[in-house]
Amino acid sequence: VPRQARISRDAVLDATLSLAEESGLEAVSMRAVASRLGVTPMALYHHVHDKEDLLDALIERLLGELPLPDPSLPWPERLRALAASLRETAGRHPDAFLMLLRRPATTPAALRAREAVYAALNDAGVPDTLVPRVERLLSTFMIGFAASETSGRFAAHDRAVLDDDLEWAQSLIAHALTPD
Amino acid sequence: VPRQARISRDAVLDATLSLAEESGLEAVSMRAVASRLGVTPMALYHHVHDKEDLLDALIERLLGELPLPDPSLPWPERLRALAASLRETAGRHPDAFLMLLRRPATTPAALRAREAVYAALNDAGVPDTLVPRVERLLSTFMIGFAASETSGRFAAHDRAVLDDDLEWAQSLIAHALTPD
DNA sequence: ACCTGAACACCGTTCAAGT
DNA sequence: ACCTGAACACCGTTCAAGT
Repeated sequence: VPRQARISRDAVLDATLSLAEESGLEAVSMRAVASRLGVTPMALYHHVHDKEDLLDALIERLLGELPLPDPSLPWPERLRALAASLRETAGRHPDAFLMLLRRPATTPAALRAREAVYAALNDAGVPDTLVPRVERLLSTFMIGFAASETSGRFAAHDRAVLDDDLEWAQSLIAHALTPD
Repeated sequence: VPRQARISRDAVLDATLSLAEESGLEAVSMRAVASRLGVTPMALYHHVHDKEDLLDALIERLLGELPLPDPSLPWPERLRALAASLRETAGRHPDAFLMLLRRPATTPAALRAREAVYAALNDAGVPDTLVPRVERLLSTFMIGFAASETSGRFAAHDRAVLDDDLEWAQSLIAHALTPD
């Protein structure tokens, strides 16, 4: 029987996530993650292809843990809840969140989040052929906003101003999506 | 008289920009920039505080070179031209463009671009008190879209689809901004 | 199959020294 | 004032070796 592995891909990702949350993404090095696991840096390469693979997996996990809204809520509230989730996640992991823009929105975790938006747009009565387009535009704005807020672009603005910005935008969006 | 400096801050930025354009931002190291200038890495520290300062200056320069639309154009066309400029700049410098989200939108170059949007929104008849808010939302969307396209998030989508996405969004925006 | 030790080719940055 | 050489404390990654 093969001896028990001391670490696993999941353990590597757990260590990476907690290190990133405590000390920021810049503190995430192969060597730092390994030392947190009490293992040699080279041991990681049995569970992760390289550092880029590690960071990709980190983002996928982050997106997979994004809290999705209760499907029984009215669709405008579901969109609001999604935006709030994104802001919260971005706040905990600013640098990793920014990297969301670098990964194709075709991964399982991205699909999962997208389906929630699709469902809301469906309930709003958006024509089927338009749903993917509206989802792309909506998620682009939501991600861009959360990233601007937590990465520093909106550093000069109070939280209250940004709350109002988003509230204003969301009302406009809800209005635009509501069939007359 | 002090001997002529061999390099200058501008020369450092020029070298950084061309290196980033040719080989990507990941190829930009203090040592690589220095070697492109035929100088020792330590020489750069007389013109740049550290690497972060160098990258900040790079982004500032990129944004400062963003082509602004002819003020005599109708405002909807000016907004369209701005979006096109952003997409083009993002395409030439995907990684640096992403870092735009990390810098406060209060630098001279950011102000310059913002004023162009303010002018368009003014001409659209947006109330003065609402102009900064609408600008923040609009630029967030435009930057987010350009970044998604050039950094990989929209890698699965054809350019034509993205063109249509943006055109659709711009029509919606122009309509929303036009007083009834 | 999984982990290690040693090594390689890089980094950013400091410091004291030269001119 | 500006540039250099040497050094320090890091990186990611490969390879051959151990169990």
